[in-house]
Amino acid sequence: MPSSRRSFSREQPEQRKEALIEATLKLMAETGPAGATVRAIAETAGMSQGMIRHYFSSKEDLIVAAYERHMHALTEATEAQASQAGSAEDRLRNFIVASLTPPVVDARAMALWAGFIHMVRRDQAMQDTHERTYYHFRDRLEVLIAAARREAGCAATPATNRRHAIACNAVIDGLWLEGGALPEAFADSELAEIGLTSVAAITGLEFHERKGAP
Amino acid sequence: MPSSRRSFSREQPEQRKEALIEATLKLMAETGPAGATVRAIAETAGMSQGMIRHYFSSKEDLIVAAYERHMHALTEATEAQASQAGSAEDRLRNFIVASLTPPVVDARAMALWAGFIHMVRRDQAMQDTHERTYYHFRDRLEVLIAAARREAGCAATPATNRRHAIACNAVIDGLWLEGGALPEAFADSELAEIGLTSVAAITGLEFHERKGAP
DNA sequence: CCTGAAATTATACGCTTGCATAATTACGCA
DNA sequence: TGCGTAATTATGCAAGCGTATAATTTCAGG
Repeated sequence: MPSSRRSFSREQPEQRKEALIEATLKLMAETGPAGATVRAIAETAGMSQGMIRHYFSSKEDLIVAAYERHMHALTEATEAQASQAGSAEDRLRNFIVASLTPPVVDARAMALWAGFIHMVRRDQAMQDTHERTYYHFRDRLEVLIAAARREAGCAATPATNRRHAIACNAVIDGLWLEGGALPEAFADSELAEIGLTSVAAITGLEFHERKGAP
Repeated sequence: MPSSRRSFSREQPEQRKEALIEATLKLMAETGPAGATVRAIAETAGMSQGMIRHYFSSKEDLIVAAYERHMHALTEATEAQASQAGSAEDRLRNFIVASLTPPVVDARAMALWAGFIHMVRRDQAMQDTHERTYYHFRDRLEVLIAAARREAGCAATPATNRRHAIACNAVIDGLWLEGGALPEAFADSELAEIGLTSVAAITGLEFHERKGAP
């Protein structure tokens, strides 16, 4: 018998789920997938382990929700930069820079992503999220590239735009990966600079100096 | 008491280690890191579980060896193509194509890589392997690019070659990743073609038609 | 102020894990 | 041919896993 049972208060379901998802991401990032046990997650979230099965049908279900949350956060961080007002060139530039700058480029974010990947192949829901996220990013890039080329007076065919988007997406993904995997290997803004230069070379676009830039 | 103890024969230590490493990679790829338990590994390798600690100081030690083996295999597969005789342009082309074609581009290889990644941050030996592999690939690419530009009569500064190598490495890594993560998303030789086009755009090189090519 | 039901905690269960150790087997060498 | 020993198998162990369920607490509504 316990000497004293911990006190608690009833919280909103959304808050509880939120706390569990946050705790899952924290543990997955810091101690790897193996460290994200139901006991550790519940403790990190400040509640008892029964809550996981009370709010999610299984631990697996919570993992899927955490994966969706993580990918959504990465998407949002870049999306915000690309939907601001400005020229098409500016929006494309901002999109690329945001993708290659913290907090998107981050050892934690990248380890988290890798930790999820192996589950993607075995869980249909996770695979759907994976595909959706990938195509969403690439399509966004394609639209931005197409707009920038139209703006520059050198509009390309859809097929060309698609290939450019695939290639630019690959450069960005690769730089993102390497920035996360070897943080010390690159100077502060080096990744973003290389990303812009590469996208310019691939698409034939030019990123002009902006007002205020040296 | 067992009705009958399984028979066995004494094998070379190297054969046993080899079999254990192979089994580890197979399981890590097929069932994820969580599936690579000492019992499953031993069974897959066709021996009893005690052998793991007889030939490796711990399961962790075996994992490190398996990671080294996997990265070495990936490196070798591309290296072989780049060290053949031929013009610098041909060697660079072969290097890129090999990196973006099976068996290097492969869902299994990529899942395996991702499964290891989270351990890299916590194990110094694995981190060393990780860094060594990355820089080895990138340096190889830098040398090939520099040679191709020299051959084409447009030699560049070391700093330029470095940036080109980083960018080309990123394209290749990104395409490799996507080819492994979404195998159905790309046609057979699409990744290699996009890789070559992108490297050409980034470096200013040209990959000429080869004899026998359509 | 009660009371009922939902929320939350605590605990128990069956399995699996990595590792340690005991029991047995195979094989080189006298 | 038999012996000793290293190689190999089998078994035991404590800890941790995800899940199920019982016990308790909170809180809204009469």
